[in-house]
Amino acid sequence: MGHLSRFIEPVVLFLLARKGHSYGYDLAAELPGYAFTEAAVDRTALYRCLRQLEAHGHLASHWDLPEAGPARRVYTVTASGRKHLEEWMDVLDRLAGSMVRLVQDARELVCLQESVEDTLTR
Amino acid sequence: MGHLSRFIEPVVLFLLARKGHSYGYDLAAELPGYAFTEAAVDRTALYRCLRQLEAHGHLASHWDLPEAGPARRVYTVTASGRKHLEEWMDVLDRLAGSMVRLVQDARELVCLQESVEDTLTR
DNA sequence: GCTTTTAGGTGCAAGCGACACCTAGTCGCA
DNA sequence: TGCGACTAGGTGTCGCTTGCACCTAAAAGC
Repeated sequence: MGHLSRFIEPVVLFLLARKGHSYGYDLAAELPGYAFTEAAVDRTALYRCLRQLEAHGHLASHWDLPEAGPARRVYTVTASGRKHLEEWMDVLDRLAGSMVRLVQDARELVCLQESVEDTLTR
Repeated sequence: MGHLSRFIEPVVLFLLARKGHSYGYDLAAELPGYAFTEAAVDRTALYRCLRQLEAHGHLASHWDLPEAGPARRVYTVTASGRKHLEEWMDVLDRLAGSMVRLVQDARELVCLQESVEDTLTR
C-alpha cells in the first residue's frame, strides 16, 4: 500500500492544536497513536512536513533552549493552520465515506458470489 | 492533498470483480462512481495499474477484436486477485476507521476551544 | 571514556504521477 | 472524400515525493 507520508500532515496539525505547542521529536512519539498506517512514520518525513507547514504559514516556530539537552524547534498552530486543519477534516470525512462505501459494496459482492457458487456446487 | 493514484487499484479490482470482465477504456468511465477523489483519474495511471496488477498475477487478460472499432485488452480477476481485493478491503476498513476517529476528535477539539474562547471574550 | 538517548537535520537514488504525445480503427457530416 | 470526433491502448519524460543512509551535537548512564 505504500507509506502514505502525505497523511501525517492532518495528524500533526491536530496534535499541535490539541497540545498547544510541541516539537518534532515529541510529535514523533505521539504520531503512532493517530497514524493511519501501522508502519512507523519516517522521522525525516515528519521534520519535512513541519517545515513545509511553516513555509505555508500554517505553523509558527521558535527555538527553545532547555537548561539540559539539545535545542528544540517548538511549533504552534497559526489561524491559517486551524483553518487548514478544518479543511483537512472535510477532505478526510469524504475520503473515509468513499472508503466505507467501497468496502461495504465489495464485501456484499463477495458474499453474493460465494452463495451463488455454493448453490451451483451443491 | 495530492492525487492518490495508488488508490485506484482496489476500485479497479472491485469493478472488475463485479462486472466479471472489462477493459481499460470502459473502466475509466466507471471509476468516478467509486473514486476517492473528485479529481478525474488520469487514464495512463489506470492503464499502468492494470498492467501492474496483471504482472502480479491478480488479473488475466486477452485481446478482444470486435467487428467494429479498435482492439480491447479485456481483463478478468484471478483467484489471487480476489484475495488481494479482500486484503485491500481490510486495509481500507482500518484506514477509514482511523480517519473518522481523527475527524471526530479534531471536531470535538474545535468545539471545545471555541466555547472556551467564547466564555473568555464574553 | 563509551554508549544511549534526545534533538534536528542533509543528500541522494529510486519511485511515482501528471502531462504531452503517438498509433489506429470507425462513424458522422459537409 | 476529406476532416474531426470518438473509441481504444499505449510510450516518454520531467519533476516532485519518499525512504534510506548518514551526520552533528548535547546530556545522561555505565
